[in-house]
Amino acid sequence: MSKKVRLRFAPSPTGGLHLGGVRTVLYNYLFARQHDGVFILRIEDTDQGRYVEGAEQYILDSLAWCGLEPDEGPHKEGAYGPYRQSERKALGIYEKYARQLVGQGHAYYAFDTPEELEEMRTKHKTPDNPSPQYNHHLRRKMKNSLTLLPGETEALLAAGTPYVIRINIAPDEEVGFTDLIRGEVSFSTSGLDDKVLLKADGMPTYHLAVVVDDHLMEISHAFRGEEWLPSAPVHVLLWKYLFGLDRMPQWAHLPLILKPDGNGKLSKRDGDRLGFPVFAMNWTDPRTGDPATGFRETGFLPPAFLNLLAMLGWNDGTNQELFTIDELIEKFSLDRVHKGGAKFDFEKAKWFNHEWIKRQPVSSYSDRVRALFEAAGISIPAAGPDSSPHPGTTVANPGGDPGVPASDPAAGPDSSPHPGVSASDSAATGVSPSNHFEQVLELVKERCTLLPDFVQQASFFFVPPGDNMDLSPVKPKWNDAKQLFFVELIRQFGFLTPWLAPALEDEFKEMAAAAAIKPGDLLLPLRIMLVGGKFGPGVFDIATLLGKEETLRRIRHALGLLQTS
RNA sequence: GCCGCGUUGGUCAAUCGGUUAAGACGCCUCCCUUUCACGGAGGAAUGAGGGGUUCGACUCCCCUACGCGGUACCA
Repeated sequence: MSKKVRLRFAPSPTGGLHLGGVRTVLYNYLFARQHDGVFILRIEDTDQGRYVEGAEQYILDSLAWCGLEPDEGPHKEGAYGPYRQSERKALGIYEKYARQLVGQGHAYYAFDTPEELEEMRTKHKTPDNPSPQYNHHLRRKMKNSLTLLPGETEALLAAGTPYVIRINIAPDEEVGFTDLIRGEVSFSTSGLDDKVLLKADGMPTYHLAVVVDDHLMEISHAFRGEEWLPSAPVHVLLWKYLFGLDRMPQWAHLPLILKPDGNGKLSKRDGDRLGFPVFAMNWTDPRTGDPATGFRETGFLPPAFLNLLAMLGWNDGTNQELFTIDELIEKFSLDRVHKGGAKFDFEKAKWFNHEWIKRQPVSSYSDRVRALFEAAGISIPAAGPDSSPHPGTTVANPGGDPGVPASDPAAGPDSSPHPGVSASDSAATGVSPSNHFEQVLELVKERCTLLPDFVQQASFFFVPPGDNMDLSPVKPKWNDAKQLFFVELIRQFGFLTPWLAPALEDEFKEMAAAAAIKPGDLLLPLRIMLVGGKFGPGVFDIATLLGKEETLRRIRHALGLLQTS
């Protein structure tokens, strides 16, 4: 019997979407796509105390940014809704099953107050048993429908006494199942406690909700973090009592993502401490005002983010590390997912992004980079490749939001290798009004790891170094011969057409030879005149994109500075 | 404490009884480049410990150690 493949990601809306959460989504998504299945988003908002306003929308937005959009969910109702557990509770869905369990003798009413529970725990606590459980042994001492006299339970219920429904776990049974990643796992019911299934406020706990909803939504495969493994036997039991083991989804408990130093689960705190993002996008807790930076705002590309996440606990057995989402869909397999947790390494994460910046067409992220420039107060002129671009005038940009709406298509990268600067190419296609900007990005992208690096690497194209250029490497060796050379260079370059790198270089070298100066002694000064410092791509490529007018203007300006000082 | 799951270089990791134990990140050296980067070549660095099983264990079994997770009317 092979049922339709249906998977779900079931977060609770309590905060930002963690790296590990995104990876869980990714594995769900890959598996669903691979099997022509359906990927569902279910919001597990059963804990009213921890509910955070805006968190659900944030999760939706994060998934959209990643390109991992669910086929069904609160935003996109399917045939299995509603998709929020609070709404499902209102329909009486969970209560019905809880009562059924009571009727079957697999669950019971418990009237213990929180204080009584606390008292029980402190009273029975011993060094050997630091956390006494409400189990087959202790429940006999508590106030529940198993210990109450006949009729008392009904009376309490009728009186409206607050109660919970607990699962009735019988001791000394083995409960096992086959985990898709770990193989056979089994537990003794003696170690289990009588978990609350239905809370006093009528909400189900995770334990009840997850099996009821997985059943009702016909989930075929359930992936979740390893922290759920200890409670899996409770879920298996519930499946057995309610719907039958043959209908239970196949479980896969994913390894944890660990902090880079020391041990333990990676937390937002670690990101703050070590200086890297842990959430998909920026997130500010509305209650505490506590901010957290996201991968998006740090300057990651969605395909890079997905790629690095995929490799945290999975590989295809070859040396390949760079995968498009389509390749991942094709090659992903649960049996190659690690059992052990993986420490998160931000350096490696950056490497992935660098690779993706290099191989994605710049047009896929130029909008985001443009917004970053704007946020830095640099407006990007829309200029054709052949007109000489005007240096941007610095414009104040109050409240510029670097977190731009990123619409990177999750599509794979352009497989054809992009040539470097090819003015003719983009001029010919002429589809974009911002060819010049994209040519600039193309020229500097190999030295950019994160999107904001583009601002640092390319702002000189739009803001002339002016009086801020660092002439210190040049000044000590400056002389009349060099001064003369550049004066002449301005003159000769003025005649040059077309204005292209190879021609510029030829002319430059010819003149250097004529002046009997080593080109090397002239190249660095020229670079600093144009760029303002010792960095950047090839100097003639820079001049090409700067355009003749601007190039000559910058040389002239620098000459003035050198003379007067 | 108890239960469960893990453990190959600093990190991600390949190996599914026989290899000089891959590859990548990071680090170091050199080359390319009259800047930075990219690229290329090379280097240092690994099977937690102890018992078995076997002709032969990183690989299978057991024990120990260590780590993590769980032990809530949180998920």
